[in-house]
Amino acid sequence: MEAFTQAVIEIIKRIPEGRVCTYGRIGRLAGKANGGRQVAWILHSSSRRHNLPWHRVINAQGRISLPKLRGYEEQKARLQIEGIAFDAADRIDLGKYLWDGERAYQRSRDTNNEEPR
DNA sequence: AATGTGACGGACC
DNA sequence: TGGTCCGCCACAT
Repeated sequence: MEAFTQAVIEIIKRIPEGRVCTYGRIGRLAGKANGGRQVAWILHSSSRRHNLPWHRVINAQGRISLPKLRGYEEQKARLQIEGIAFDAADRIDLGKYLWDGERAYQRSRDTNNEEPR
């Protein structure tokens, strides 16, 4: 397996319950500036086998990218169960739920505060 | 080698 | 808010 793919998997595993991350951000954290499409492809082709919280990955517009009747409903349900809210247009407030891997790391280094909500 | 295709993203209008 | 366009990237034909 490629290093990038491995990194992507590890990062997705670290997304906390009740939070989400975007394809593009995951790609950057894994070391590729424009790896969004590749991140999506990795999930599309083999994610379920890695036991990943795949439902916590959404697009930069704060929306679920999965087509309706092809996973959309399931992903939305899983997120709602974790307490994530959708607005009238089925969008998620990234300012509130986005998990920033880097900031989370820094904060846990100096203080022992919990993740913001 | 050339072209098509996505669970993408950002810029623009 | 929404729609289009174009750049990106790896994989499939």
